[in-house]
Amino acid sequence: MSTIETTANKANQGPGKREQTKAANRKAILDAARGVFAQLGYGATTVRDIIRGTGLASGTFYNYFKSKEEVFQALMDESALRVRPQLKQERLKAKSFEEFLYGMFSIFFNYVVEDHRAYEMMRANSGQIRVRMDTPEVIAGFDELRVDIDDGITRGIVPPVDAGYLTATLIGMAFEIADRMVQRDDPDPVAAAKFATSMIVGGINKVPLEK
Amino acid sequence: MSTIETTANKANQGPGKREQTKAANRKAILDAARGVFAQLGYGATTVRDIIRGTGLASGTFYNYFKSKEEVFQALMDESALRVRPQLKQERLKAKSFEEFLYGMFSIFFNYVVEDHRAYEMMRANSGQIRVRMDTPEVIAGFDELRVDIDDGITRGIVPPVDAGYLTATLIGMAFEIADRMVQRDDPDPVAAAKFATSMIVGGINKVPLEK
Amino acid sequence: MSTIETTANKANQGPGKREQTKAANRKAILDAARGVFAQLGYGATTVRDIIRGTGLASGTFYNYFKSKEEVFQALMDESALRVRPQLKQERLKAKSFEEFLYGMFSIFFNYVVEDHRAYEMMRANSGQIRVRMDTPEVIAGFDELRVDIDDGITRGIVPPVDAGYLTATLIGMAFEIADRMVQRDDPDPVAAAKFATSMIVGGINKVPLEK
Amino acid sequence: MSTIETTANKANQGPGKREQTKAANRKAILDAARGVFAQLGYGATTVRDIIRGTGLASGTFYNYFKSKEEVFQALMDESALRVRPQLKQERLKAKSFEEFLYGMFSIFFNYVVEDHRAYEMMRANSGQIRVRMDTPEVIAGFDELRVDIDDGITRGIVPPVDAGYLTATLIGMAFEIADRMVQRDDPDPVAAAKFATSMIVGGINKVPLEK
DNA sequence: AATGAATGAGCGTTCATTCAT
DNA sequence: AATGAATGAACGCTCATTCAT
Repeated sequence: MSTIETTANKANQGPGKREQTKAANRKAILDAARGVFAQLGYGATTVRDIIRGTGLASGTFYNYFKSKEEVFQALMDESALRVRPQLKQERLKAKSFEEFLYGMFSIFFNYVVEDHRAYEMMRANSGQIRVRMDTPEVIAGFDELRVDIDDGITRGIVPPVDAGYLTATLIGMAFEIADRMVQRDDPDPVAAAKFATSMIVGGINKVPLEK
Repeated sequence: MSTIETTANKANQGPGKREQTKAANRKAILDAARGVFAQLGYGATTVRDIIRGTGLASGTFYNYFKSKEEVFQALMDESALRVRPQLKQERLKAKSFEEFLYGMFSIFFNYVVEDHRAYEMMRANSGQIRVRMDTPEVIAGFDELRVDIDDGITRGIVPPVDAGYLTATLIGMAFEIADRMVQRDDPDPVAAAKFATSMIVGGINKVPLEK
Repeated sequence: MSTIETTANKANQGPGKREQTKAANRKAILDAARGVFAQLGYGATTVRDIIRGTGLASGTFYNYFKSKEEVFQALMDESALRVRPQLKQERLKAKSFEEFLYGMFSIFFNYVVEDHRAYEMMRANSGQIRVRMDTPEVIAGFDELRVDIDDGITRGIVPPVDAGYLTATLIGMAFEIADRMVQRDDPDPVAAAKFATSMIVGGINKVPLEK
Repeated sequence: MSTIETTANKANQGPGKREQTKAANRKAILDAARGVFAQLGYGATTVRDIIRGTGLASGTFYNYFKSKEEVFQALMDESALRVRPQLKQERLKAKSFEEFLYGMFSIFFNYVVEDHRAYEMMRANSGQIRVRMDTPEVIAGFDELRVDIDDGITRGIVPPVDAGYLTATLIGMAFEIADRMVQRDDPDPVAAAKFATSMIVGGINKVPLEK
């Protein structure tokens, strides 16, 4: 009897307590993992490091993720999922290739500045060796870009250049410029996006000059 | 008499058997390491994986290198040392910024095609995660590039754009385009170098079109 | 209602199965360690020797002790903790220096005979070399003895001799005589205690003669 | 012919050069070992530590000693061999048991003060645990003592007490008092010998009092 | 006899994962 | 579902000893 009452109370609280704690635990793990990965880098991070950051027991980790790799991917995907819809919307509303590019770069550089922490995770320093990592969701995001470029070429908006290399160029620039940007004292995503866009559109001679 | 001669000869005989095996062992370790790093990625590679790839005993590894990191750096430096002098020479003989760029990209893309194995090492797939690693020698190479660009700007050969972002652009493009290139059936470093150069020089509208 | 009771009972139920196994494992490790240390000596004993002596997995050792040294000290402390209270009580009830000495030696020699195994641990034969080891608890025991002697001198019960050398004499005799005693066919702690006591009290001429 | 001449030259130099270097190497190893054992303790010392202290190659060690244990014993025996003849002489000239004891203790305590280094080796500190080691030669020295005591009893010079326990008493006192003595600011072997002798001869009441 | 690289067993320890509670 | 102790493979590394030179 008392048991039923207790359950009823729980039921009134909105979503079942079970579901609530489950979500909370998942979040706790992800939050802890984000911090630890950023601090130690993927390779050096252990599952124990992650759970230590939550109040949970080590075994509990495995109720939520199958492995260290899985959390890491969940984390990356989370980032990508946040950015991808923005990118998609931007693409849809772009009226020219230049606008399209500028929109892309803006979103990415803004994301990098805002979500510094997650970004650092992709650029962890273990010892002397700088490492950069790309996960499937990130790669999927790039693939979308590729599709859009192909599409743009078909529709005559983008000149019919080597689409693979163009995608590569955009991605390479995006990551590498982002890296420099965040190391500067006062990161300016607008300037970065302008630089990148004008480089693609008109080459070095069209790039805004340094004041 | 003959004894004296023999002794004399001995002294001049070139490397003794000891030195020969030492050199051979060092090479064996480096070769094995190159393969394993390329296959498993730096993080996932263990010292034991490397020695397993040679016929040597586990302890022998430590006669040649203090750690996994040390072999890795030896390997990277080896590559960088091979490429950097070429790059330097190219820089010296370049008469315009365009020539300079084309020379750089050519050398790099040719290196990637020729020394596939070493390049893969810098771009290992460990599990699902793509990784790029930069060692001190590689970073030093980047710094040289940066210095050259600054120099070019001073001398009026390169437009006075944001030199950091320009360097980032060149490096990002080089790696990312190289990646696509080696995945193609018939990698063409000349085409890649032309693409990259013309993108920088005149932007997308000056890039050679697909046939 | 009944639920509440059950829960309450549970809380008071005594050690759960978990606690039981934990205690059992700890004991297993200590027992194994005692045996191995006695057999091989401290220096030659490895953590693996110890765990091999239990049915446990190698990693499990580290759930209980951080190192070989830590088990060893736990073992020594265990012994010392068993003997020290007895010694203390004896000290308190002793009415003369002779009684005090006799009490001390009795307890020690009895302990050695009874707890042969633990004593051997302090006097291990590793190879040809006989070794004696003193841990902090043991040393603390010695210090107590020293304090008592100083105290006895102050109170006029013990002649004002060099207290450090007197302590040294008692300790040296105790260990060395114990060694001989346990090698004899029928160890007689009473005889040993009488010998030691009378040697201290009256010198060789007061020592009971051999029959 | 020339060979003979060469040999002759060497022969004039005293012992053959071979024998000379052999002896020198042996000495070098022993000297190095003495220092290292004293510094690191027996357990922590490696063969490499020892040879590092000589100019020799690691393999050469094994031309002189079969193992680490063997050097250690050689070292201990060397000490014992230095002391034993002195003890023997003392024994022979002693006219009473008291003289005999005093002679023994004097020699031992003097040896300890003089040869601090070697003595520390027997009392190495590894971590928290004090260790004392006795080697066969040392034990042999003690056995001689035992024989002398038996002999003294037979000849009526020593009271017919338990000879084993008496020997144990002498040894225990000797080592333990020596230990305290060397820790004092100004070690006084004469005082220590007087203390020990009078303790044995007349018990605590005959021991010289502290000034 | 001397050398010093090679050997490989073994060490202490970590850690992802399992599983009884 | 949560717990956290148990597991044992694997790791990096050391070192006594061997052996080709």
